[in-house]
Amino acid sequence: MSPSTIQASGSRRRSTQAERSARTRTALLQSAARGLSRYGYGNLVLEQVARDAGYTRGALYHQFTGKKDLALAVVEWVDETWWREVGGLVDQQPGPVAALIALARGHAIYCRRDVASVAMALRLEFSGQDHPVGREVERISKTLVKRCARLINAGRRDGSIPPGPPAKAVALAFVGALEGAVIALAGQAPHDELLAARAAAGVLGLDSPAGT
Amino acid sequence: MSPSTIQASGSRRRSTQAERSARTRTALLQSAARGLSRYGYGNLVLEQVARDAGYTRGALYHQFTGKKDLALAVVEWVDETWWREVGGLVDQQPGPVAALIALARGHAIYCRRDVASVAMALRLEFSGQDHPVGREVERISKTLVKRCARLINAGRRDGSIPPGPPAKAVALAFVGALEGAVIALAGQAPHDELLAARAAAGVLGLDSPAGT
DNA sequence: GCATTCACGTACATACACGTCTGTATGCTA
DNA sequence: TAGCATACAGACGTGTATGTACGTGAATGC
Repeated sequence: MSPSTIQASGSRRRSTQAERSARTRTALLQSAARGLSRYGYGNLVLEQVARDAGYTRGALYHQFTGKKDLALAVVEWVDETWWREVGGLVDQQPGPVAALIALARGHAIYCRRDVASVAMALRLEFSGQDHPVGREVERISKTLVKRCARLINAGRRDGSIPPGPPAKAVALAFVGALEGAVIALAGQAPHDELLAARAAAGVLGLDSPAGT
Repeated sequence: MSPSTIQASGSRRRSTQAERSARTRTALLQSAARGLSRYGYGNLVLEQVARDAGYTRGALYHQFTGKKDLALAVVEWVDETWWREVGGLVDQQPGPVAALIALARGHAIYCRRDVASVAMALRLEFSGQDHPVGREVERISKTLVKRCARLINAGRRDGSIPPGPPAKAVALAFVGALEGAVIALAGQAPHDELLAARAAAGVLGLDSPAGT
């Protein structure tokens, strides 16, 4: 954060202070992500988050301004890693159908870690509320749904996806079914990947995918 | 509850006391069901539940022994109505595939009311916990999954469902995808029904259903 | 080398919600 | 109609979790 990350090139003196801070911050973030995924926002107890990370609430309140800020940071962090790990995979697919199926498979694999259901848990918890965390989650979710809707429209234009309900509704169901299936399977490799792909293909109105 | 439901056959004197009690009880149940679906168990505020039903916490604590008891009653009530409205529909289908698709469509329709996501919300909230409400929800969920697994096995035996991952995993994904899709669509009739059926068929490995 | 800043721990204040208790009005019974 | 039971409202006490203020030791800058 502060502009004190400057490090003289020749010196080997490690910036222990900054490193230390960064380590605790990521430890707290991971712990909070697990906690949010497991218990949701309201049930999340900050003392337990800190303990699980090996610190106390003092450290937490030093790194984050409060619970809200912590949750927002977690959401942002999860979103970032998701786009890096899954979104990238989607981009390098030849067509919209391949992209959507890759998204499903990638999401299943991404969710094998314990941070799986943080998005759906928070979205459910804040649905129809005005909490800033809920708004952020909603915003991220909308972005994903919109992207899926665009892919669906593209697939329909080139004939690879059959017609059906409005692309927006299909995209909503696509994301919902995908998340639901993956959460229900709770990282039961290797079936999670195939079943996620099946659910995704099904929502799109495609025939059962040949693979595996 | 009490054995005072006795009513002299000839007498027309309506048991207004019992009726009144029953009305408030169901009003509180409905309000609590909405609340649980919206906010989950931990975030559910009993005063708001009572207010939404037109009463105060006094009435609530008169009808139920506490929050836990209220939640259990809601879960039982939702489960009961679900089996009556959806489960019955499933039973009268000719084959396992028809039964599973009917289940999907029926669930979508059932969830058009605001009690949609009470099951998934509570399951998420209590996943990996030891709360009695969580145990009950888990038990109910397992029952449904087992039933789906049996239908899947039956369908595989008669060839109407292609092979794939273990029936148990498929059933888990089936229920999960179904719930996820329906919640995401949030009762957007009429597409919810079709898309639920599509997701269901997809998980089973069936080709896209012809209907609509 | 010393003052300062930073990372973190500890102790306190506050808020919120659950559960309990007591009060009151309305229906039931004799 | 008198007396009791029931349905419900309101007030109180308590536990718990958040946020804040303060204290400590180590690292950094002069």
